[in-house]
Amino acid sequence: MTLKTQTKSELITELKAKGLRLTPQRERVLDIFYDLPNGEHISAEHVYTTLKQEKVDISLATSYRTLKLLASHGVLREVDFGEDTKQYELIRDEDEPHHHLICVDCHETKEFESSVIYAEAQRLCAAMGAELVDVQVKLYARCKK
Amino acid sequence: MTLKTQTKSELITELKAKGLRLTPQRERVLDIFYDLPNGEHISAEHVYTTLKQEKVDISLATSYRTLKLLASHGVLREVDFGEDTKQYELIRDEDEPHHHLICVDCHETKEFESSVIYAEAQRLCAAMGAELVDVQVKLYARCKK
DNA sequence: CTAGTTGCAAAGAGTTTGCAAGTTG
DNA sequence: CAACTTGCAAACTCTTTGCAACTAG
Repeated sequence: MTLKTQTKSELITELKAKGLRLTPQRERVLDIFYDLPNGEHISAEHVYTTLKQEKVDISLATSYRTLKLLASHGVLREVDFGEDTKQYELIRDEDEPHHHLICVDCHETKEFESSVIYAEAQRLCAAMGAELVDVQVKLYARCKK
Repeated sequence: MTLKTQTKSELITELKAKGLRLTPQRERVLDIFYDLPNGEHISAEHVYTTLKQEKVDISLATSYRTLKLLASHGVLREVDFGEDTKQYELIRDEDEPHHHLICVDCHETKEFESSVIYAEAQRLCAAMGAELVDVQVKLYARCKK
């Protein structure tokens, strides 16, 4: 189910091979994620309003459907920050997931990686007799503002 | 805002000192969390139906309000697993939060601790110029079934 | 007493879905 | 052209809220 990340055109080829169609809406949605800084996450609503601004024909329903579809094919990852909306980000590297620092005051988020955490996750997982699929770490903290 | 965990009666004293009233509903909600195995998490709906079964008079609205209230006072922690409902768990030890292993197949969850991760979280947080408040780690994995 | 709390039902927010019309391969 | 996809609006689910009645301290 999960795909390794690749260029946009490789991805499209692979999705087509699965029987999915490349509609203008889907292509624009992919563009948005490829243009996003590494690790940044957005909501269906955000995708919708961004594309609307760019005069792309898309409905909110399609935005929701597309994100869900891409997530189920391993292109996007659904991440949760206890906000009221689901967030999605492009999966760029299956092997070392990045994590999030979330300010409890201003709600700003920042991405980071840590091979220490990843190694520990592997170890713990093995110790509990399970096979690691993904690690998500959230550091709730207070930034200096 | 945050309280150190303690016995139920100490907690009640402290909440009263903040001007909160101890209603039968709130006391029963606290009971539920104190009876829960360490680290287990439940939803407002679950609290409501559990108490209803025990013939306690409570409404779903009060269940939601109480959980939110207790969370805002540092008694409960809101945790998210990308399910459709918010989950809450009793905060038992502020210094070393426990984490969750979630099976991507059967959705069963398992709690664990790791001082390695905690230490790394502290270090990373300091490096990014923020003050650590809470760490939440989720290992998505496949259990052996 | 009186400020805090409850229950109810209605309102909200986010997300999903049925269906007819439109497109992709 | 057949299967897939879209847009729209209605439906749904989870959660919050206004308000009048009630109650803990």
